[in-house]
Amino acid sequence: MNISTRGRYGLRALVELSALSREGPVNLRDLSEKQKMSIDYLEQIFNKLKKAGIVQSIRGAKGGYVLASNEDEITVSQVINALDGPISISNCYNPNLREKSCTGPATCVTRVLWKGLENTIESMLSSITLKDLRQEKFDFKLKRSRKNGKKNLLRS
Amino acid sequence: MNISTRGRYGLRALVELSALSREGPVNLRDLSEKQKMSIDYLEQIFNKLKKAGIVQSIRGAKGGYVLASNEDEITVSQVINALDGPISISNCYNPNLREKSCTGPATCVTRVLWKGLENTIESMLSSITLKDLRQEKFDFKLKRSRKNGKKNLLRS
DNA sequence: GTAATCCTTACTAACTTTGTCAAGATTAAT
DNA sequence: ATTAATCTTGACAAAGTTAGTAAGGATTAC
Repeated sequence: MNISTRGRYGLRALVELSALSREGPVNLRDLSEKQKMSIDYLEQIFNKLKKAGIVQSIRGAKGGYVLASNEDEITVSQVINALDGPISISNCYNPNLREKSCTGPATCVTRVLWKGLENTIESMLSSITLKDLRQEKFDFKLKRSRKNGKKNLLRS
Repeated sequence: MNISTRGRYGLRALVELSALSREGPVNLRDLSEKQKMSIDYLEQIFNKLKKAGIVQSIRGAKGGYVLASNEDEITVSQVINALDGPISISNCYNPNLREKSCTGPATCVTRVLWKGLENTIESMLSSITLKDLRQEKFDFKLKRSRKNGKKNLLRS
């Protein structure tokens, strides 16, 4: 999988931006000072966020960035997608990589597992918005059902 | 995060082993042929699985590996842990890495998110066993509750 | 004793991540 | 118009990780 610093930094910066940008555009220098990130790196990140339509930029002096939509309409999933690409646990069927391809979708049982896990993560991250984060109001619970009805204790 | 080929190969090999090892120990050459993996790589993998107490080895001619416990007592989580280390999405507080540490647990909101995600993944993976995989009988459902009561549509 | 197996360690090429750097383009304020 | 503040773009490099190969050794069944 791939939630890298780029994704995480970007998300943090956006939460900060979400809190600050009522007053108008926020420039990267301020963000970088508040969040202790390098401006250069933030520039890369906001470039991607802009291309993904998550923020808007205002150029020139007194410029900066604002959210392109409401803070409760921007999900963590969108942000991570923009910065790190789609969440993917197993790309064992991509013939371009060094990784030997597995025995194929029809016979490789574990593919179903990884795909299910990807979907679950995606669901979780799509359900949490910048506003949730800013207000620290979010929460997830997992309910599992197993066909054989057996239960395992969940570890730590 | 880090579910790598090592983890995935290992899991696949274990499911295969689980199916075959009723008859006695299974050697790596057979496993490697069945699953199209290199023996050398499998050796690395099974070494770790052995150290983690997931398989037992029988040395010498006619030797091989068997599961160290019942197939329904070995979880995916254990396997991934043994091969790839603990699941960790954000290690932004590890001072050894180049990654700049975030503003700290007390103030960095997104940490809570990543920690929650880690826990959820861990729970899911702890609840699925080799037997589930072998029989392809597993399934997960996610139930979310949000304190503000608002709902987002889940995107594909 | 020999062949089949596991055991251990070392290594390396490919790839990814995490930034840094430098030279622009645009705009507000004066 | 000039200047300073900002975003824009693309190149690059050091650090780190992953995926796999290789080689030789130890143990055991026969």
